[in-house]
Amino acid sequence: MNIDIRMAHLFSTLNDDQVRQVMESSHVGTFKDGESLFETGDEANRFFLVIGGQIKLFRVSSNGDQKIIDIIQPGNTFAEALMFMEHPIYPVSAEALGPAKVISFDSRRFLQILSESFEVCFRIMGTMSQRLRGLIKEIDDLTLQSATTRLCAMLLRRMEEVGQNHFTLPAAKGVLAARLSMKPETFSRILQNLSTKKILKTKGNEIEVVDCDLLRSLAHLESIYGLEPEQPCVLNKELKIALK
Amino acid sequence: MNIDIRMAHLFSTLNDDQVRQVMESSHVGTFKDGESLFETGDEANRFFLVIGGQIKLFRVSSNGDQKIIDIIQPGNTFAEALMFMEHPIYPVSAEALGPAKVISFDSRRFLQILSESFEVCFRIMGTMSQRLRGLIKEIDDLTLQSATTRLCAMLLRRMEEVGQNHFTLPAAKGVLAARLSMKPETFSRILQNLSTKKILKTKGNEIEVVDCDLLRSLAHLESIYGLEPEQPCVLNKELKIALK
DNA sequence: TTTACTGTTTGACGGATATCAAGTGTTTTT
DNA sequence: AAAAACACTTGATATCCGTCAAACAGTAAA
Repeated sequence: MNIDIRMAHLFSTLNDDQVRQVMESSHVGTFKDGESLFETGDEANRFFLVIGGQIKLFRVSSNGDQKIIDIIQPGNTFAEALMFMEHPIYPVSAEALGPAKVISFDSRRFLQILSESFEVCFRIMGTMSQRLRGLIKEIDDLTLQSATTRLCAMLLRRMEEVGQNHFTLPAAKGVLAARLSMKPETFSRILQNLSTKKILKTKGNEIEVVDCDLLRSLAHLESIYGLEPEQPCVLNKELKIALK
Repeated sequence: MNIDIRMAHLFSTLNDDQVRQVMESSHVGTFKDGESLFETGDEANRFFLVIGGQIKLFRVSSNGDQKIIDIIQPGNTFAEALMFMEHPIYPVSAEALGPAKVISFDSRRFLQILSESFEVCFRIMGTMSQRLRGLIKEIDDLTLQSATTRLCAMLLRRMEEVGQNHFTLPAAKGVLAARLSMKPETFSRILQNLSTKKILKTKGNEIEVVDCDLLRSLAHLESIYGLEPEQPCVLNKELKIALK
């Protein structure tokens, strides 16, 4: 098997020798749907690169349901930030979403390489910086918005990603619901509501957005860059009516 | 004015020459209560060290209310992660909570120093790593927990911080409410409820915890390390009854 | 095909929290 | 000291969302 780990941003500036060093400590793992990579609280001396499938990062609450923190796509690394902690411990659990393939690396070994290359250092700092930004956005979504808003924002993001007003949901509805911190029932009801209001059409996991503008308003998508975070968005009241 | 910026973790390993370099680009600012340091979306080519008072980091939603992301205490730096982004833009707004004093530094200048010292690099990566962990914890609190749980956890944290079952709230109740993502009314009602149940006594901003164990149960403080994130916590039902 | 099994939908219901509105202090200003 | 401003409390009401339970569909297994 020949995988060039340089496809990952984190490794992209490594030279051949460094790649060899990193690979020495690497370990390829294949996981079935639902299989666990590690659990919250486990000692964290390895980090990961997804090369196939998806990996779900989540936390479990005391009442048993889980909040999905992130879904890692192929080509991306995760848990690499832990290597800078004294007693590294995974703050989340990870398991495969469908069959998945990952490579894991020894953190200590990679730290050695880091301590030889400023370029790699800066790269990892960049990655962490982006991740921080992502989490702040996440908190935003969770607190300042309703379930409907969150779902609409997700649909809109997906739509722009695909470039079509007709697309397939990127995962099972139950999984998406968890990702958006709501129950499957709620997820279902909101979709049905949007359907009734002629904002979109659904058929299984196929979504067709009909009233794109209204959807956008419902999501009131201020980006993370917060272009006009102030203006109180006059639409709010009208929208409440629009949704009966 | 003689401030040794080495009190900040981030700068702690700088030598005299490096400190001099950093200070060259620094700028001391004094802010009155509510005064703004920067807003969401502003270009971010400086980062900050709080040397007095508190700085509130927050985001404003379209309906006008704000979610407080963090309250930065003296001795701590913030916004330093942005310097690794191509087009650095503050993802949050910052303003003084009460009178405050901060030093700001030029990001580019600091990057130069970074590119000369692995030690400083590793230190900043450690800081970012901790911040990531903190944000994940934050998401946890926000999604997996009720308002009561969040408030209890906060009280408990404060109690352990002070080492006394009698302490003063670290900020105005309204501010704390925003920090915990709830309305001031809700905050007030929960405190009153805990009072009625003889769990604590309040007098203005003074809190005296009476039933420490019950408070702890209400907060069911699984730490971020998630020692037993699985076990469904038998207390839940009893506690519901305890709170009527 | 029949039978499970799992994921999704639908309905009835309840509870937690936001909203709106008014009232009470407390601090600041004049 | 009086007035104004602000922060907090309290009550009534609305609403969103979670819970529980049952029906339904699609898929895999027997």
